[in-house]
Amino acid sequence: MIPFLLKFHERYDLRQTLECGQIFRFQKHNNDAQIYYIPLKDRILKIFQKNDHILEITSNKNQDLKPILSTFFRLNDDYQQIQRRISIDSLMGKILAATNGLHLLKQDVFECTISFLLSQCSNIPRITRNVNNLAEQFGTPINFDNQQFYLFPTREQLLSVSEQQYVEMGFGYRAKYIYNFVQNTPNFIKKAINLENPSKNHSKNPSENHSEILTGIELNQALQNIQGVGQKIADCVQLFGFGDLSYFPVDTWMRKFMIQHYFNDKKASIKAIRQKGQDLFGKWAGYAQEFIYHYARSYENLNNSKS
DNA sequence: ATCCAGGCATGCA
DNA sequence: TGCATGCCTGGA
Repeated sequence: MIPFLLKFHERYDLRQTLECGQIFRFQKHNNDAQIYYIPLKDRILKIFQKNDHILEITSNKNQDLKPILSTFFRLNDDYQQIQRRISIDSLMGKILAATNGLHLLKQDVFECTISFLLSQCSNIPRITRNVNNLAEQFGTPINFDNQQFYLFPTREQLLSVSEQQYVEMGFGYRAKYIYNFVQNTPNFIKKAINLENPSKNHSKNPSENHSEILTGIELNQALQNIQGVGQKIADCVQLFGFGDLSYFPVDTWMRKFMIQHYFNDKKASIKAIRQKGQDLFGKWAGYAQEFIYHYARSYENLNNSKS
């Protein structure tokens, strides 16, 4: 199979990109640190970091691979310009140097929403376990590269799953959020899913075509109308799922970092911190957030005894 | 053993 | 509007 080459003008660091916390479902190759597998929508990607600028990608399915990869890897982002804009002071310069090569990914909206619904009051290992359990129990198995993988379940595959089953999977009080989201998926989400999977859904349901494609504040409000989605999760889905780079999700890590470095008021509210992020970094606040988040977790001891 | 975690919904001032 | 509290589970 001929690998598909993705060439980046600036540096691309696959490991940082996948391990920075923006995405939960990826898998390291057993004995090659340069290779990762990612289940993406209807296929499995095998990604090899050939050098600082080239990714080699093979998949079990090559149909529409080019546009799918272009979207997922955000090939149209001007990384250099983004870095320049975010480099507002020496601290950010230091962070940009440390995270150079970390890129955002544009994830599947359905999977992204469920993943972040599961994220509240949890931690990355547990969230990863939860989403992998969902895939293994309800997703389509794919044999690829002599290994068994599982696609993230489609909405249709989850429709028959009960709230109790989610509870038994250890989702806790998040079970009802997932159940409700699957059963009552808002039209703007369905629309996003259909647009992202053009090969499916040839049969259009006319009743679902009234809704406009939401953007900006309207999209953020619509996301927060989903049970279990507040400001933070809405921002994550808007950034990672819908690809709106101007959003700046503030979780406890971001809060600690921002207060330490950019606030005199040590009790600054989430709302104020979120606003500050957008004021400082403008339309690329989302990239800034991810650089900071990864840096803060990896290199800075924010009064939290983790290494 | 408590305590709190990549928040949210609810109730109360 | 802003703040306190409970929520499932599980790891420290």
